[in-house]
Amino acid sequence: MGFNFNQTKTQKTFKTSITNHFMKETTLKEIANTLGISITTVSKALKNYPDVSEKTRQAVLDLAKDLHYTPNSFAVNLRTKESKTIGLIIPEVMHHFFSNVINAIIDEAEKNGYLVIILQSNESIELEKKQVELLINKRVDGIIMSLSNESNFDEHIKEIINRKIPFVMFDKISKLANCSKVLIDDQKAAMSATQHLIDKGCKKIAHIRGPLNPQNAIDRYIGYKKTLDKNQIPYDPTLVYTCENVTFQEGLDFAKQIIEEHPDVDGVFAVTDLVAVGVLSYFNDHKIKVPQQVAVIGFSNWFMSQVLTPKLSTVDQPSHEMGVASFHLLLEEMNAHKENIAFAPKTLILETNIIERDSSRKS
Amino acid sequence: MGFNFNQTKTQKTFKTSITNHFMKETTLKEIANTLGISITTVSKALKNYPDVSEKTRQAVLDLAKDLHYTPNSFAVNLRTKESKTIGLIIPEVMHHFFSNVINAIIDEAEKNGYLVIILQSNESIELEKKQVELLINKRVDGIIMSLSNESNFDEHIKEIINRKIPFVMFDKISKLANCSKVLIDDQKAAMSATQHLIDKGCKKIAHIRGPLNPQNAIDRYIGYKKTLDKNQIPYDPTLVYTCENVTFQEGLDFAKQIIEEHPDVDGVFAVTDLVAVGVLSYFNDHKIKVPQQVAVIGFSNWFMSQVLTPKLSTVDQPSHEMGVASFHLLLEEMNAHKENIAFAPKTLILETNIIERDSSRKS
DNA sequence: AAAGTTAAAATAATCGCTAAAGCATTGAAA
DNA sequence: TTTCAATGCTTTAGCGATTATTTTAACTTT
Repeated sequence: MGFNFNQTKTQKTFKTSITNHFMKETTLKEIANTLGISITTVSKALKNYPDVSEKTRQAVLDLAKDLHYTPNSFAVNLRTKESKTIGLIIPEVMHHFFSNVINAIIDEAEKNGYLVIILQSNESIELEKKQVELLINKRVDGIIMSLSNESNFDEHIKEIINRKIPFVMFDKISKLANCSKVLIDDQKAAMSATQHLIDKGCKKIAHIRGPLNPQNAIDRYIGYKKTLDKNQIPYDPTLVYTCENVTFQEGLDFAKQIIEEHPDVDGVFAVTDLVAVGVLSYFNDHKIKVPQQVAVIGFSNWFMSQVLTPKLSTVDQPSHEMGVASFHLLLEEMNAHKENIAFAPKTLILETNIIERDSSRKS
Repeated sequence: MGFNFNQTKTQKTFKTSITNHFMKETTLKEIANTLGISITTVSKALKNYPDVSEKTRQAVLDLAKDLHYTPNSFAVNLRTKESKTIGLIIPEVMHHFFSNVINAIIDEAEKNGYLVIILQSNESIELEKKQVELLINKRVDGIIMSLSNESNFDEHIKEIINRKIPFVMFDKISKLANCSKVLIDDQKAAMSATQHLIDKGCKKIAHIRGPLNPQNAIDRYIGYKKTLDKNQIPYDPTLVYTCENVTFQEGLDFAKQIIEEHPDVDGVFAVTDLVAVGVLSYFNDHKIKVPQQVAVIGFSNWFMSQVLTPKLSTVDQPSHEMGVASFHLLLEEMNAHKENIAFAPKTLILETNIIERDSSRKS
């Protein structure tokens, strides 16, 4: 009867091994059958459980190696309920700041055994909602995100938090969201940048700000305004120009507009380097001397800004550190989540500092 | 007895519902139990199978919506043996060319229901091998890849092909690999670039080439050399400078070296824009007139190259199209693979063309 | 020699979903 | 009335791994 039983099992095995296009993947079952032991023992042997004899363990290890056994991650995911994959949503991959962050997150994640799925919102809240949904359905272990210009503490963000999915926001965050955050003090940084121009002797400073919605554009604008106040420079709203898409072209266009509307402007603080580079480009082409006539300072310390003539002064925004910090906060939360330990969201504010280069070196 | 049986099942269900930190995810079982129908029916209702009555279907749909049901992708993956996820390995995210490609691939993949896991090799073959292994273990449905400078048709590439994992290489490919490829005709493009300089009157052209191993650096170099031949310009090996890391700094350094070693050089063809920008930067700082004294042409049409003064002439490399094409080739192969249909690898060669800007506008 | 330990392996229950095959019920064709 | 076939569900059998629980065999102890 024992024999009969065995035979039945063997038949089953054959029946199951459907021939298809997939390269026959080695499974625990195959190893078990070959060695005439149970699947459990094979599993345990591979994971160094103590209750497997040295002899059996070796046999399993050897055969597993021979057959290039790799655990089926789909099955492991299902059992363990985690996929060692995180999701990252950013406005756009091609932006220098974000590529830096991506770079950091991918590397840091990998070092810690995680893979990263990247999605872009293209600054659209609709797309962003879709991306969040995709990641939730995918059941990633955690999500790192920088908001699009259109988003705030909207439904999709609440959904992530409600579902208790480990979640970190960086750079473009929503103040209302109760989750971990990694950011810089944009107001303070903008104050330093504006003060820098004033210290260099600028008396009439224009500000090319970012869109009206995102928090960091607001904060930079406030920083600019506060610093004028502090230095008893009257605030003139016509000196503030608002970008819609924060592009090189907008920098170019606003530079033209600034010079036409305020020929006596002697300083420009742009919300980000790309825009500042547009400004520089216009000034270059129109023989407006930088920094002699107009000093310019950007924001975020893009690699390219030190390559231009004149080299652009800027605020150093630690993109790489932001990526690393974001991942580590997420990791902490994912670990707590797994152990079913309550996790109190943390906010990390990273330091920035002014990098003085030619575009503001007046003295 | 039937009753007894049912009771047993119910108990089982309770026993299984372990209370843990995970938000109680709705399952088919839960819906089935609530409605008093079988799991299969629920599954079928949700997938619009014809053999479910309209009444039942509605009930299921409604409840599923109420409970925010989302299929457990881990289970679906295990059953269907696919994860609707592809892997992308590139040398580095931060490179402008690659961010463009990534951008295209992510968007295109998403439109077709796929998510993208991105990994970087950092130009190291060791890392690249590790990344490939990670993706294979992850059991992605397909892999898109651009080789690191150190890699060729090495073991890890063979492994992908042997395992019959749908696979597309782009840009930095290995000629020996029998897989789909998306690339440009680097030799031809380099010939056009060199010819362009010659047409502009250059007689002594230096070439800053890429590393010795990657195919596209080799091809661009050959294109350069062939074009000299064709124009009866003697080839002088001391006019060829070899980058190790293809950086801005190398452009800067080689520009210096070129001027020192060959003061009469009147043209420079750089393997990529970033290097060309380094060259321009050095020339700018040392009052070497571009293009009057030396004309410069780059490669790949980086966005920044039109922002500099002088604006850089370059070869337009269709990065976005490469991304789109790569994904679609992969998709074709993945579909064939799924249907167990043989798939013959395809090679796509995309068009390039010269973009003349100030840095070579001699006449 | 009976009872108690321990070591090593096997069984079974899941994870959540899919899909082939089976089984009632009902209306229509013969 | 009997037989067929459609309709609407359920059963059953996995996918490949993990892990709690049992079983078996071997070895001590007294």
